[in-house]
Amino acid sequence: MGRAPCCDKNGLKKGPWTPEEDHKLITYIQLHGPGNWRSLPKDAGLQRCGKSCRLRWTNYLRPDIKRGRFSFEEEESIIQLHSILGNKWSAIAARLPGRTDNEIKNYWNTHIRKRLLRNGIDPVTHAPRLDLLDLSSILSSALCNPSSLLNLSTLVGNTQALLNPDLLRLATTLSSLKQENSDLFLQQLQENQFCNSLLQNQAVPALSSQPSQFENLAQQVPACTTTTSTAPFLNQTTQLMQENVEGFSSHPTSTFSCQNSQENFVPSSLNDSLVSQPNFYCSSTSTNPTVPALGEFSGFQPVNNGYQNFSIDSVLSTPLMSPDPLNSSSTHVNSSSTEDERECYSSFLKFEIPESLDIDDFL
DNA sequence: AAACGCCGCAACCGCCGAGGT
DNA sequence: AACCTCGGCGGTTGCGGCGTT
Repeated sequence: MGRAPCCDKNGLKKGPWTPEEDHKLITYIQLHGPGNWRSLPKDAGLQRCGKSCRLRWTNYLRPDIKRGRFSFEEEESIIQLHSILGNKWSAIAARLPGRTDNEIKNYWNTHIRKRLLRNGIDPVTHAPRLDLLDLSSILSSALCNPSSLLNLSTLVGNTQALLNPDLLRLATTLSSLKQENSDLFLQQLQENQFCNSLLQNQAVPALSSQPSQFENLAQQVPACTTTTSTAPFLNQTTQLMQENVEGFSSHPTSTFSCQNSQENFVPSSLNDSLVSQPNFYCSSTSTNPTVPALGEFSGFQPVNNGYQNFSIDSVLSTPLMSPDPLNSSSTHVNSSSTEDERECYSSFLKFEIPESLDIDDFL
């Protein structure tokens, strides 16, 4: 019944492969081809488990494996594919010729994942870290909606460990002011243009796409709050909010700052037809030929469930993401690119995190 | 120069689905 | 139908190299 065991694990070698073992394995496979891993070690004269031989071949010895650092295009593809496929490394590797799932997995865990985290992007969902990003919309909501069910104090308490201390202090101050003198505070807010502007512009969405509007908004605040003690704090809040969105607004495709504050959670950059279809990910914005066309992902569901509000465009290729075509043919990072350049390249994912914020706390 | 810590990557581990017996 | 192995996959580990103190 059944097959014989794959191999007797007793007496089989483990650990790093020697050049002699590699040579034996290569020679055998060149003669007989890969496969039948069960009998291969014995036939090839290797004291290894068949599984170990298969891994050594598929991950290292295969002649079509591309060695060396990942290019911009490859990294771009990995990010795109991961946003669609999740940790399906083999599926990602299948779309990156010459790269193994193990290699991609390692590269993701050691480079891309850390960079995304550093830039405030959740590497699992590919969405911006809401705990870092969304305070601006929280504040605007709390300030402009007196009947809001949002309890700012509770919120501040709950997020105390996560937020930038400066923002946290402002939020706390605003909360106390709101409680202490809520009538006057809200009256002043409602009477001035601050809230009107926020409402008209939907506050944060406008910030990312039209920073000048936010600058105007910031200028309006002192004029409309000079009679209250909240003015300095609103100014500070506005400034901090502005700082937090500058990173977004510096690039036209950085749309995900909008979605978190829009009530309908529909990315402004996605039209209705795309939103209605789950397979909208691989848009024509992809500039990388290794990235499959839209239809190839039919059947895949977004991995960022719960983050449908997140604009996929922001993780897909953009003109900024792709390097200049003139340079893209030799964009291997080890030779011509540095981590700084990659930081620049990945700035499309970046929103400003204050230097004082220890990102390690979020890892 | 030695000790220490960090990082990257090759390799292993354990699980699962498919398929053979 | 039940049992078993194979092949594949994702997660994890451990070692060697490198940089810092």
